[in-house]
This record gives sequence, C-alpha cells and structure tokens, in this order.
Amino acid sequence: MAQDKSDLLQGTLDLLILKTVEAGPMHGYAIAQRINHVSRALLLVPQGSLYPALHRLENRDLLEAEWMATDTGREAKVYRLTRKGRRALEREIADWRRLSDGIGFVLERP
Amino acid sequence: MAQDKSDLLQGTLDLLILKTVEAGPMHGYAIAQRINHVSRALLLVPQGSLYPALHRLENRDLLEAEWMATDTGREAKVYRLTRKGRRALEREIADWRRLSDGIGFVLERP
DNA sequence: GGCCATACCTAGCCATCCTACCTATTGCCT
DNA sequence: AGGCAATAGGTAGGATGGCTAGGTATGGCC
Repeated sequence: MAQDKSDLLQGTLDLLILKTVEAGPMHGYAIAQRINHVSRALLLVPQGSLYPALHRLENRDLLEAEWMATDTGREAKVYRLTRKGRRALEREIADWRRLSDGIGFVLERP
Repeated sequence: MAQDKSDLLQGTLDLLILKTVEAGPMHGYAIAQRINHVSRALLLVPQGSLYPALHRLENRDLLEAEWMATDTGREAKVYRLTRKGRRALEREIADWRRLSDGIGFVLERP
C-alpha cells in the first residue's frame, strides 16, 4: 500500500539531526522536539526513526554520546557533534542544496 | 558501506517524473534526459532507477503508456499523465514544499 | 566493421523509514 | 492513592525505493 507520507522526511534525517546537534549538545528526545519546533511543525520525527538514526550516526563517529543528568534531574543520553560529524554536516548541506536547487529548477518549469 | 550519494535524489523521483511528463507525453529515456537538462545537470537519473519508477507509476495509474514511433523512426514507450497522476503531482508538490520549507527553517538557524 | 547514443529492461543488494510495540520515571490532577 | 500524560530510551520486522551491474536491440556515423 502506498503510505501516508503526510509526516515525513526521506534521507534527510541525518542532515536534520546533525544540524540540530550543531546548536549544542542535546539528548535524543530534545532533538526531535527541536526539529519539530524549529520547522514550525512542518517536520515530525517519529521515535522509531529517531533512535536508529542516532545509533547509526554514533556508529559512524559523526556523533558521540554521554549519559548525563538533565536539569530535570533525569538521566539522558546527550549527543554532541564530532569533528567528523561537522564535516559530514557540511557535505550533507551541500548535497541538500544541490538536490533542492535541482528540484527547484524542474518545478519552476511551467 | 555508506554510499556516494553524490548523484541522487530520494523519494523525489516520482515527483520529478510526474512534473516532467506534465510538460507533455514523453518516453522514458527522454524524461531522464530532460530532468538532467532542466536541472542544469544537478540531477541525474540512472536507468536502474528510472524504469522501475516508471513501472510503479504506471501500476498506480498515475501514468499511462503507449508504444509509439518517435520522430527518429524508432519505437518508444510514451508516457502521459492520467487525471489521477495530475492529482498525485499536486500532492507531491505540496509535500515537497512542506519538506523543503521545513528543512529550510532548520538550516536557517545559526 | 566498430562504436556511441538511444531505448528498454531486470535481479538483487542495501539502506532507510515506519509502525507497533516495550520499559521506566516524573509530575499533575482528581 | 490512582491514573494519565509527557518525558526518555529502546527494538523488531516489514516495506519501499534507489543503485549497481548486468542484459537486449537499433540507428547513425566514421
């Protein structure tokens, strides 16, 4: 069945996460909330996409994680960008611009 | 292995094809060429992505195909948008704008 | 003849995403 | 005290979709 697609993001999740973590170390749940908020609710990251993506990024050494106590007194896994992650973010941004511009040109056509 | 990603597009192929065929009935090979050209070579559609995508769109009744002789005297399978396809195109465009705007907001953040 | 561009196709791999679950804690409301 | 929502983390399994790499065939040009 063709699925809803009303929510989501395809292939751009890494970009969104890396860009969001760039703003400062943050735990997973907060990353998803921030993406939703900053995108003015246009983007919604389901948890079933979020956590696997974080693990992938960590495995690729683009993020590193540390368990920390948040200000609410709770434990959370806080992610921060590695140097490699920062480079990857730049690449992802460039790729996105290229894709986005390319599609823009196609859609501009009357 | 993390793959190259330098070429391509994800989930947006249907949109690109539908939009391109909207300009007028066209055969598969020409669709790929036109996408490449109109996008100013930012986008490249490999044949191994193109033809399966066309078949999917045809199966979903978003495109209909007919074998025809081209001006070069060769047989080619010419695709045209169905009414359903036109509606799907509008939806895809709206989805793209939403995604694109959402990511735009995230990337704007300093 | 040989080669390139055109034109179509498929198998099989791989990555990613999502739905649907599960666990646990904190704080609020009744 | 009980219940519930929000917070915070996670996994399994299926589905989709793109790509590489292969294949077929024709027309035009050198």
